[in-house]
Amino acid sequence: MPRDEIPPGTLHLLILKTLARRGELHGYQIARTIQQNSEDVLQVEEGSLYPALQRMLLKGWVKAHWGTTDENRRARFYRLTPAGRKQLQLEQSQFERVVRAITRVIQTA
Amino acid sequence: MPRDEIPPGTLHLLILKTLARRGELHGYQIARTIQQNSEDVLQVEEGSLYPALQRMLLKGWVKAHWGTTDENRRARFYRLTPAGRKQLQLEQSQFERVVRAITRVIQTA
DNA sequence: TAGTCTGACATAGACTATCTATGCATCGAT
DNA sequence: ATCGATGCATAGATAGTCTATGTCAGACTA
Repeated sequence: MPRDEIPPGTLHLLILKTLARRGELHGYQIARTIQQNSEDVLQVEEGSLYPALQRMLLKGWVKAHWGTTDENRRARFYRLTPAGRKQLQLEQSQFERVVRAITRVIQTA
Repeated sequence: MPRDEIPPGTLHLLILKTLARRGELHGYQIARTIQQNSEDVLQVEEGSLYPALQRMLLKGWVKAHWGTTDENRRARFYRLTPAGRKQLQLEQSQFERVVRAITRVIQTA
């Protein structure tokens, strides 16, 4: 029951932000980058990552093209669209707003 | 899509914390207290609240008894059990841990 | 050259927990 | 007499995560 990590709704935000900072990345890189930046607290499962990327493609927040990695492997590279940037700002401010609200409830003595 | 408020998984925490501070409350009071303490950012829908309280009863985190309110209305009053207190600590530290992690990802320049 | 590990993508199904909508009932005030 | 606020409750829709599984290819090792 203790919904282990990555609260539903925040994965998009994490991906958007990672792409915004790093430019163009493929799926596997995105997952590992998030994991590293969170100091191994957040583990992005592949079964969550790829569906999320599909959703984001459909929404037009990211674009993708096939290419090859440094190690000569085939991979799909993603980058933000302008709509994705807008969405990032929206989701980030929503996240902060909600976290502040929850924190108020928790800390109100 | 923009999952409006109250991220899945945090409602229990909000309820537990509210009961821990206020002692004994009925459902409606819990909802309004959370809403007020969050400065109207978090809106606890009744369709979320009552199922959540049911779950918490089953888990043994709260106990309930029927009574009457100040305004002479029938209502069900809830209070924390010791197990509920433990759960509160657990969920609160998990929440803080995850939020810190997400914040790291978001803020990593 | 066979076998294993890791990188990389993808989907199906289970599960959890929220929201919407609806219903019922009572009290107090207009 | 009606209406708004109080108060509880459930059914169904929805969304998004996780688990499990499968595929394929390059790289390293025995």
